[in-house]
Amino acid sequence: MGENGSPERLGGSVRKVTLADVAAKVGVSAITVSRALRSPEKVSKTLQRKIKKAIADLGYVPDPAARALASGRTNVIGVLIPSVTNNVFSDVMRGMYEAIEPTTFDLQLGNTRYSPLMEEDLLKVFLSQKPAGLVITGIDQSKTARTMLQSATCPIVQIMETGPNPIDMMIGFSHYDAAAAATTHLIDAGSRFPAFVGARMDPRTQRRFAGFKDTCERAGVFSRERLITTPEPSTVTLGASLFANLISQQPEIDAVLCNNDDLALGILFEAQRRHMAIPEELMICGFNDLEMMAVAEPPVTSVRTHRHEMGRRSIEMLVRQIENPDAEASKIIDLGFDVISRRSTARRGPRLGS
Amino acid sequence: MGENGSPERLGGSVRKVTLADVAAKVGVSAITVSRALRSPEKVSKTLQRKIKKAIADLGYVPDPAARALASGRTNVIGVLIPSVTNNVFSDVMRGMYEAIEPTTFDLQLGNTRYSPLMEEDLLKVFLSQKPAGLVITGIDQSKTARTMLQSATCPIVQIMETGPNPIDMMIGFSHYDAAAAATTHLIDAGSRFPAFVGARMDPRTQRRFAGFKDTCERAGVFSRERLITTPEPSTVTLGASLFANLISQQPEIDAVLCNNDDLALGILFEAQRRHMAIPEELMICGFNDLEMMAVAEPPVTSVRTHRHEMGRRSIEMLVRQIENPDAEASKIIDLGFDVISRRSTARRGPRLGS
DNA sequence: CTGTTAGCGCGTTCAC
DNA sequence: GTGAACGCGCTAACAG
Repeated sequence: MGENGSPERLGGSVRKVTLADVAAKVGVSAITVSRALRSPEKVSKTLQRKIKKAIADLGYVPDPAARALASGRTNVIGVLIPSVTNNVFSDVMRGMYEAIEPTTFDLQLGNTRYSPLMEEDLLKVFLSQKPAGLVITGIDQSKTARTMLQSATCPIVQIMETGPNPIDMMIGFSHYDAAAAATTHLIDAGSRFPAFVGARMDPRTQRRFAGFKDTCERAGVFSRERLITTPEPSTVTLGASLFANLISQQPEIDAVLCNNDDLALGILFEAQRRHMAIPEELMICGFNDLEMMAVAEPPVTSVRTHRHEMGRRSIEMLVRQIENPDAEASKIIDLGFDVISRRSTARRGPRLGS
Repeated sequence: MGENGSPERLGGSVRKVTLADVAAKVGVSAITVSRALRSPEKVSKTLQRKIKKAIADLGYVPDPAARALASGRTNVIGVLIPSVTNNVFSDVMRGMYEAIEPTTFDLQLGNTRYSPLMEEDLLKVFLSQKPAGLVITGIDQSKTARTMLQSATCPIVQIMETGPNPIDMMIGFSHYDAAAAATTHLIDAGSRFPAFVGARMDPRTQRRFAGFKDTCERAGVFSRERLITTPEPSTVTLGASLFANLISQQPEIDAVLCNNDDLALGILFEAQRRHMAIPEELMICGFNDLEMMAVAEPPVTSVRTHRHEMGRRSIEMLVRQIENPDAEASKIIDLGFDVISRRSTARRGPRLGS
């Protein structure tokens, strides 16, 4: 091989291989190598080959910081999510990762912890990195955050929810309508004393509760006594204990709309512990339709939301805008929801299998 | 206010506020502002105040790319995780975010999808960003990846598992021992026909199976017929269907060690559907002890691993090394595990509460 | 299709 | 305690 086959080492630490090194080895200028990397169509086939080989031989990796500084752009798409450790967002993130993989963009996650202030701070950090695009959760950004977003130069998509004043693009569904539909389902199935179990009341939860409340009122079955919430985040355990509290105060309850499936599962377990017949004595409806709800025994009715698709398409929308800024695109996409009604499939007879 | 109070706009887009702008406003040189930001103790109190005010007035935000280029460092800690959407890693990540918050570092997540090749690629990307530190999952890096890591100049911590040849630091536990302990628990409780239910057999799962197998063999109760796996990732639904398959082939099974709690929960539901008495007819043992296992009805025995602590301490270890590179620190931390044995707390009598 | 020149915004290294 | 000069690695804008 040539005069300089592998990354040279000076005093034990590797000296960075730069564009100039590659250029020198091939006998061209740095900019040509740069072009071969970013717009190969502008470089002759022969050079492309030689450059590619030199890059491999030298083990050259572009420096993203230098690239960002020189060009004023990055290939990072920033994603602001209330809780990266929440099942609901797991599905969204899975969709995002799927969509980002075939592209040259990278995803960078930020954890806002449901705090508008943290969201603002993270936004500042993200914007300082000149992202290629931004995903942000919900429609309840602080005034400051909205201002920052509006003056950002990259495409932005708000996810999880639809609403009247998109910053740029938007993909989600109406939490109010979804809760209203679930409530209607419970009432149609015969509930006269429906309850709502929430946990931490973030803005989306509040809109769900509004959908529940209005629907109940219209049917003449609303009572504020049948609402229970706490400031804590949802867990299965919390669902069980909230329900235990609630049912001891309001024993007439015949149906529960839960703010999410974790709470619903906890209620299911607590009901089993109390030998309550489901759904005869108690109808349970979750929210999100996590994978496990279909196989729970007894199975749990839930509101299916299209989280995976939402994640995937949010990234696709961004990438399309980034690569083709002037193309007209639908700005607001409502993915809707489905109330998935389930009944037990358990055998009525004795045990099987031995 | 002065000659230049707010970010100037040129043609509708904000011109970036730089160090020089702040410096000009205060009447000092750029480097002084830089120092005021990074080592305030080297700048007089008066100047500090004036500079801070100017920064706020101008809305100056440092450019991380320029900073990285000039200094050769960043404040990013890179985290490579097989699946950011897996419950197990959610707890780890929660711990990491907790630990990173009081520091000046940022976390950047990479999703390796359990693929050593993707891990290699992401590692290359991460290293090109000159991270302040790296977290990487497990001890099964490819040879190339190990080489890259070994010649990295930042501290590195391997998580989830302990083993003989740490790249740098390590925090985790022995999956072999944990599975062996759980198996012993099942055998001591009377199992003569224990089964192992896995899903995708990643390296950690394989070591768990080895612990199960060796323990069973020592007790004379091993049979390869009582092992079931698939290439798919674990879900609750998958647990139910794998168990349905397994029990129809091997009806004598009296205990199941599951590779994780999702599978265990699916098995629990499937067993309920078949009206099998738990634990009399079937003992179920999960792995990880997710929050929901304690409240499941009947409750499920599981192996508790200290994932949250692992995440938190991995970051703490890194930060300590970064800020104090020569301090001696324990390189390998074994967090251990606990077999949490559970029995039903359901009331034996009739339904309560109405 | 390829090269030249200039500079992105900041930190390092020295000087004062 | 503060400043001047230089360069990090790359790309934009123009030239040929």
